[in-house]
Amino acid sequence: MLKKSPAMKKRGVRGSTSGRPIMALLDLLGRRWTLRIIWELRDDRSLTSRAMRTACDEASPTILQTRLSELREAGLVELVAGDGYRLSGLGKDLFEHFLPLHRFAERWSKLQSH
Amino acid sequence: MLKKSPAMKKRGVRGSTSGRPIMALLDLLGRRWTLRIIWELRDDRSLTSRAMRTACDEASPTILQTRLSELREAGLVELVAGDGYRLSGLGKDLFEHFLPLHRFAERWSKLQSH
DNA sequence: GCGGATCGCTACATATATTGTAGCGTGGCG
DNA sequence: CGCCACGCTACAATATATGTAGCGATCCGC
Repeated sequence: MLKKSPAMKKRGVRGSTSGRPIMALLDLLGRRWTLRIIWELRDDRSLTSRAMRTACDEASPTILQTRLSELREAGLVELVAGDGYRLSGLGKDLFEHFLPLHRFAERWSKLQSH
Repeated sequence: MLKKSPAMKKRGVRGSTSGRPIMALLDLLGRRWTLRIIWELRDDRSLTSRAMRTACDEASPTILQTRLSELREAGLVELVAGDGYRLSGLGKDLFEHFLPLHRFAERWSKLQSH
């Protein structure tokens, strides 16, 4: 564990040091619950932190809070007082690319156990 | 830790019990290195397990092996003897949806530290 | 103002997943 | 054979996620 640059305490998504934004993005999205959170906010939905917990199969608030903070810092999610968490404009753009995943998942599941 | 169904030792992607394929897919893709692995196999690339390790910033072989096995079982990646790991037809279909992420990541990174 | 309910969020101990290092068995090639 | 690279695994150390409980703040009806 002596790799990864001298200073990488909290901020700075993994791979962001490489200067390749795609790596930073893939790392951010490849953390547990991140994709799920974005998915649950589809269709301009807004969820309170506790509604999110319910939506995410009662995931622990610790990690949801962590992920929501990361996504807020990344500018993909925003917290609107009195309303809850929502996708930002940027977040919606990102989600656009995930939408076809739904159809893909259906097709994929049919080939799973074959 | 007494949730998550009685029998869920190894097989069975999380969320697959819900009968919603998208959840199973999001869970599979939301594991560390999974998105990165798929990304490194873009453009019909084929990588040996050790080349993959190099491509993935010297990630530990343990987890790469685990992820590659999961992806093989999911039918998204295949191992061709004497050639290496490659995306399957299904895997390529999936990757198609990720391709626009590259452009998105560029745009996103510019808004990061503002 | 005082309950009661809910909000976003955090502490803390436990369980699980990931990491890094070393090395196995196999196969190709000189 | 000696040498090298392959796919893959064991194992101890570390990092990360989980589950439970509860904080302070806010809103609302009484």
